[in-house]
Amino acid sequence: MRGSQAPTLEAVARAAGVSRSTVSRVINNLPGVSKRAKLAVDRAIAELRYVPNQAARNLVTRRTNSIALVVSERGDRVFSDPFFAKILRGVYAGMAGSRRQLVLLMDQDREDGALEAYLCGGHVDGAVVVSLHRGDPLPARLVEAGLPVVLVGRPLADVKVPYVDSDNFTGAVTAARHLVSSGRRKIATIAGPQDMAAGVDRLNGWQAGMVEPADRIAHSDFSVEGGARAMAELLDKYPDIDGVFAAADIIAVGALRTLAEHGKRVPDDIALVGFDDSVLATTTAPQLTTVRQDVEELGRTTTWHLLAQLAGEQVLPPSVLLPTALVERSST
Amino acid sequence: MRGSQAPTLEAVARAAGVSRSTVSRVINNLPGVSKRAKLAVDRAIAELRYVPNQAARNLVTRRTNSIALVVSERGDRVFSDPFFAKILRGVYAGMAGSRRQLVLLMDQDREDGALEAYLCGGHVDGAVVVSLHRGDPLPARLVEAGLPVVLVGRPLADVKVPYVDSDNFTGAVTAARHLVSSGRRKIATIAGPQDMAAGVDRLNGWQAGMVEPADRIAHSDFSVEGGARAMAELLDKYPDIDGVFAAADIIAVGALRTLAEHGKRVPDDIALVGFDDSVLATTTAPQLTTVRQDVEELGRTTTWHLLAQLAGEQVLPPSVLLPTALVERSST
DNA sequence: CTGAAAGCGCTTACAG
DNA sequence: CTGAAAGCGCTTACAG
Repeated sequence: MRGSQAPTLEAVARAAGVSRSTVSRVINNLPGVSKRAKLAVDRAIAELRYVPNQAARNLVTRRTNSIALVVSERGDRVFSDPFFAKILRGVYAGMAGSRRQLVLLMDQDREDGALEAYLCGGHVDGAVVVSLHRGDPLPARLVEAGLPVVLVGRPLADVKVPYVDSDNFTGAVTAARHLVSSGRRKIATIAGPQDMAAGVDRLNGWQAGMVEPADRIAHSDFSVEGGARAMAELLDKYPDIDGVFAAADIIAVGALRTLAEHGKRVPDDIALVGFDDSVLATTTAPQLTTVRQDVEELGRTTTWHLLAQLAGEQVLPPSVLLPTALVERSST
Repeated sequence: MRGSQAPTLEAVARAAGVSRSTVSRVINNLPGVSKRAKLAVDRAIAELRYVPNQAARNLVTRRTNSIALVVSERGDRVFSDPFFAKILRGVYAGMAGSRRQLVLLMDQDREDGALEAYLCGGHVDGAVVVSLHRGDPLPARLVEAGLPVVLVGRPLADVKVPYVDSDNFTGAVTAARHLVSSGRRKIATIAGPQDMAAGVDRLNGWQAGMVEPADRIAHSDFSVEGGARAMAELLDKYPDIDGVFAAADIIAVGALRTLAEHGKRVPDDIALVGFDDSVLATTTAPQLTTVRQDVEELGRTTTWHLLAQLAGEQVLPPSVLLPTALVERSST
């Protein structure tokens, strides 16, 4: 990189007329440097446009000043769901001022064990792992290898890894109660993937919020197509439903499409509640009533948690649950 | 990282009964190692769960095995526009198999010069820079510092930096011709930001594709709100328009909202063409006729270009233009 | 407050 | 085909 003769610490020391130790102290803001020496060093650094070699630093300090964001999901899903964009934004915001860099890792690196090798190989100081599925051994392995890890989203397995999640359960309860209290009587749900806590918790919450038996259930992944399909399934099995809780806005978008195709009016014939309050919720017609979760905050809090861990803080809560809230729009 | 006693090359050498040099040769797949030695080394590596220390490697090879994706844009825009998600996906896909990692850098690091220092400080082997605005000195500086760089999107300044872009001009020509040939006579455009090539080229293309004087223009940034505002402006200044080319789907979404508020039917009263063919185009009602650009391919091609440069390939085209195409839906 | 020296864990000529 | 040795550019006790 940068020509062949990037200036070294040595060069700065010579130019400033001090030792390498002193230059190092100035660079790292260590105490015990005379004003005079510091001045000379600062000047030399500016003059030579000196930038410390990170590799040399990492080698000796055994830190990398970077953390990984591991998205345990296939690329096509990652990038079609606004959820990940917001997580990324939150993580990035959470790192601001930490002087650390973000390395992005995705599922495609997992095939040959490259991802685990990388993470355990001392290339990053810690990791935020998002979108974990049931039975994934990754977090346990990372922790075992001594890597500080914080998860976005509750893990379904009983692993001792701290996590930050939205209160999906309570959010779903609220959604169900909203449908009930607005007079809907035949309420169904399109549940999300049951191999993820978000899917499980929202289904449980919906059931807990219902008064009648809550057994009108169709399943979907977090995608428009899945939502469209699941909605068709519901209409087929329960032609008289008048309310639906979709476990994600992206699912609700698909459901809306199917409802339109079947000539069902929303909310007149069927009320629809989503989950997320993503950008999607306001681009649909009608705009979606939905359960708001602050996904960016989720990413930010998770990152803070990790950074605090790296800073050696001890009294960290083992996990954090962020509040959710109903946002009423035109679909109910 | 990883406990305190990660095994080193030295340990592997001892365990295998060979020298460090030989172990290094095996690890790096260099020729000139006997089958016997290689076997012993491989076994020792597996036994000790040895993972090479990247910092030490970087220090001596002067390579980092990572490249940067620099998004020269404020976070709030980056993460609300599907464009960046697709770019990221493309870049990531383009890196597959390169054994390199992706470091994400955003505008927030620019304030104190940290971003430039990082990039020029030998922390990455090269950079993909996206969303450049007019007059940004960054690419020139990076190139000057000897860092291989490829831009996503044509730079407006006359810098000698390779780039990959969609053929925005031709796409916009097609959009204008489509409106004209479908019988619209009072056609307007909502132009994108004129400090970016995408905005400039699409405006020029629209004008080139028109037959009558093309002067019904409102300006917007790439946002829903901007599009809504610009559409209101157009309706106010040119109440008789019957066709609009919006320079991006996200702008068209805002325009649709305003049109609905004003009781204008699409496409009956006013035909609307977007640009991008993003997910937004199919979640609106009516679905958008739009100009498709393959943003993921844009990211992928840019990354290939960079990797080829890093691999020392000489006959690289200085820039690449990817095709665009009209996708007809219900808004025209 | 300052400097000489050791050492972080690799790769790479060089000699055999 | 193999190994001894130098060196990459830093930080960090240690001695003064």
